[in-house]
Amino acid sequence: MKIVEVVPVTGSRRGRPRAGEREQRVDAVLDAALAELVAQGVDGITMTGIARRARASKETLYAWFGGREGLIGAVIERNADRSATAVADALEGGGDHRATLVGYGTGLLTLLTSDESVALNRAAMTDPSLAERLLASGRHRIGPLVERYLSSLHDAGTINAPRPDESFALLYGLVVQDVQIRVLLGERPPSAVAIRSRAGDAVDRFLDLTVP
Amino acid sequence: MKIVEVVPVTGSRRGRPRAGEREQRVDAVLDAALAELVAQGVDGITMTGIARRARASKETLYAWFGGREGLIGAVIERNADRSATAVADALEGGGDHRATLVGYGTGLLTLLTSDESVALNRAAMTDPSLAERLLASGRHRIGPLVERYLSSLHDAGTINAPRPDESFALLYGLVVQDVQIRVLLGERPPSAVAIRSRAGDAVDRFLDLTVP
DNA sequence: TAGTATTCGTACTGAGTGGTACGGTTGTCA
DNA sequence: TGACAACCGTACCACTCAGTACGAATACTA
Repeated sequence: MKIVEVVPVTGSRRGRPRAGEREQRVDAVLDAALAELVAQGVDGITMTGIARRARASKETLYAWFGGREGLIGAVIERNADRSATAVADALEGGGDHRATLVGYGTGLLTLLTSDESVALNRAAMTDPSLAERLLASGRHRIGPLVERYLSSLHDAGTINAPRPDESFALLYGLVVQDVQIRVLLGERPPSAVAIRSRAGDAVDRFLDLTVP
Repeated sequence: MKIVEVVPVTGSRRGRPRAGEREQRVDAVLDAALAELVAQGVDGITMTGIARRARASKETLYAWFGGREGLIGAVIERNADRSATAVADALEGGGDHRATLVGYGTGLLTLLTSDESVALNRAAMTDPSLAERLLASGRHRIGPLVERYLSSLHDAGTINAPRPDESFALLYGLVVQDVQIRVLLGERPPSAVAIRSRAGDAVDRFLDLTVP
């Protein structure tokens, strides 16, 4: 929600940009595209609308991103980057393993039910190449991080996870259940309290099923 | 896949229909719409294309379904009906409870990863009113069936499921994990063998977590 | 058999959108 | 300071598609 009201950091202006201004403007355009996506849905967004919200011209959008698909793809990639670093941070906290896992689960559910993630996943489902980018830059990058952590718990004798990929899938299923798909279909996302409670239950069950 | 090649049962023809012919033709149109949806995706389908495949005229489609949304909605509803009866049948088999649950899980995964279900879910995600119909005619009708079954197992002392809705969600998460969302994003669905094995594992874990 | 209801096939309209073109504006750089 | 690069704003084109219209064809019905 926080991005919807973002206005370009540097006021839009004709003429050659000041040095270093470009990156900020690219980011502002991506913010605008994401905000349009959240507000209108993938069918509702138009290049004109994004340009207007970003106070940029359509021609600039085409010059920077090649077209509609390139622009949405860039939004996906940027958000995947943010998610990946968030997960990496959560796992490298280095505290009690249950707390770490609950923190991860909470973050996962919060992310998956956020307006932005929902909008991007919906968009990706209408376009195979976007979907591939979403999987490649998201799940396929974040999964291994978690698997590595589970593997370290296994090596330390904390849990029994001889196949980290399967254990990751198990944890994911216990945490997410059918929440993501329901939110994607329009149900209201669970509250922060409900998410934390659900993550706690899920981790308890996970640890129950993987006692060494 | 079986529906893709379906041709209207009664050859299309101008003029007033024969008695009782209408229902078959409506079904043929719904088959055509679903086939187009599977083949082209929700963005690719057009009323013209559906009419051509069904050998019907656009005007007939508008007369019968009111428009694009009504037509897709009708497809969703028909498929939900079929799914609901399939689930009901699986649960009323009346054998060993583990086998019944594995049968349900297998059917669920097979359904959720089928071309038709994937196409309909993708379509629903682009349109709130379609999504609502999908949830109402699908999940919200099928969930209670399973919950009732779990409740009967609880009453019989077979499992410990004081809150059937939570137990249903748990079973769902264990069975489906992230398979549905990945298939929705374009990954290849698991094989029948993999599905059965996954359902077996999931039910074992479920029973493990719900010992009385 | 005449009349009517239902459907096909084709053509048409109107709206919306992706993408392109271009003149005007404003920083940057030599 | 003058040439140039990057960008805005607007207009424009080509295209697609939902929805409508209408005549022709065919089968029920009286």
